[in-house]
Amino acid sequence: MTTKTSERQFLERYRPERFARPSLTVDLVILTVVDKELRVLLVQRAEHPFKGRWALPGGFVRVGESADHQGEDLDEAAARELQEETGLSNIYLEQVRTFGKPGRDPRMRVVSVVYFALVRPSLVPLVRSGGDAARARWYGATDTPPLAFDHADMLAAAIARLRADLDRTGIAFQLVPETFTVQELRTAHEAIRAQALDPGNFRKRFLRMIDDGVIEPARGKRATASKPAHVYRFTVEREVES
Amino acid sequence: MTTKTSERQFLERYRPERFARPSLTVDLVILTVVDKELRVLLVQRAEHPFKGRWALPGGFVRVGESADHQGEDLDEAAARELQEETGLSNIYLEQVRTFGKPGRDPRMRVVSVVYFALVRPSLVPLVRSGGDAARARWYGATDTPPLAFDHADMLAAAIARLRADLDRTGIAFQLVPETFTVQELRTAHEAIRAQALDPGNFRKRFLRMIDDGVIEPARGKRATASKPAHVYRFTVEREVES
DNA sequence: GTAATAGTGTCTTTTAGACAATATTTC
DNA sequence: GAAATATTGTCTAAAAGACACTATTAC
Repeated sequence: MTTKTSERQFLERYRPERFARPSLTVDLVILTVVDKELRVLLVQRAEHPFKGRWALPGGFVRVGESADHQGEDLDEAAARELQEETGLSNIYLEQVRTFGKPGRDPRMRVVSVVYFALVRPSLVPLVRSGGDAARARWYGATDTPPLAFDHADMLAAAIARLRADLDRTGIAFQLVPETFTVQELRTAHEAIRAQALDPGNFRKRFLRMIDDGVIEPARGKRATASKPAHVYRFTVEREVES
Repeated sequence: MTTKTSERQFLERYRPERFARPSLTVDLVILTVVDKELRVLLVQRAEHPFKGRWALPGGFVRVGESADHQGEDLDEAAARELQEETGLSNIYLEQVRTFGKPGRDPRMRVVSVVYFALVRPSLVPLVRSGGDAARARWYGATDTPPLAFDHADMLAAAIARLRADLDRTGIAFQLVPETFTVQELRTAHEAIRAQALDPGNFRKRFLRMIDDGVIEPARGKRATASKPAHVYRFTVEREVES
């Protein structure tokens, strides 16, 4: 540890423009619920380092060189990467946290802003593998192969955030179809919490959300193997990336 | 918007090393509770841009140029800046969110990782103004002068995070002395929520935390203007920056 | 009819909140 | 004793959870 004085000297000796700058990336934790399970989209790295390992999709933020053209926003970079990797647009994205431990990329200092994306199950079949990565695959979110870099930490942080938001926000609505049954929403909650919920008790919470104007009945029913269920719609306008 | 193809060409034409890189800073939302009010430490800018305006303390992350010496961690940069600006060390710090909108600094592309710090009221008198900034002052967290850059957004995000964590974590323990009375903890909650809480009802929650082993009685009492109160201690080890 | 799921109801426990009452200390 | 705060207690309402029961549809 340097002393206070030398630190201040350091600061005064260097002009801001002369501080070394890190590379900046966004990494995406793309989540969905399929077969009552929370799943994450991973890509297999085609290049060193960690060649052949599975990793979160991501890429460099486009940074402009001049004061007038500074490049794209972080949210924009996340949406663009998502589009490039999956072909999907208009998907719920939320910033999780930024990872910047020195040495996390052996080549150079790379700071990465992590986002999670919530993909409705109905869109999953439309996902097509893009980008440079050789392959893309959905894995159980808590059952992945070893991940490249510090991507396991990123995944854990994204899931923790999702769980923390679950009972506080309407985030689960991003993981069901536009119109959904009580069971479908319950299944999303169960997948996120990795825990079964009582159907009767969950329905009570559901009805309360109707009373609160969060959910409203929609037209039609959902055909099942037995008694068809009513479908509902999320009332509040969703915040989606444009 | 470019097409998918040209975006891919873009990616392939550029080696990672050749992407432009942003400047990287940390900005600190340093909070405390004084006189039953949540307060934030602001510094007055001595340089352009926004010369003379009040701003959050912060500074550049030290980034190494080589693969072997990549510089300091983000958490480390936040702790160092806090030490430089206030003289305090061993303070609770938590990453909030990263701000990187192009144009947020008119000089160049600057991406800033925001942390909040929680300073126990007992430490407030020890805070001394450091760094380059001419002056530092505590302001009511919701009653600040106009702030430089996008610092008002940062402050709002930090307060929102603090409020969201309040009932979910033991974060309020960072804003009371090491041993504290029921009232002191209640006052911290009231300041964060900007709302009065019933003393009797709060005590019930407090007793429940004792049952849960979160809080334990400590030796001594707190002298007041009337009946002295018992003091307690947070049981769980605190996570503090080293 | 049978299987399967939708949907309703009951009971208990926990928690939040409003609010009254009592206890203990300083001055 | 008066003021001030600590501390306890009561009552109500909202919510979570366990669990039994009824209704409706596909087959």
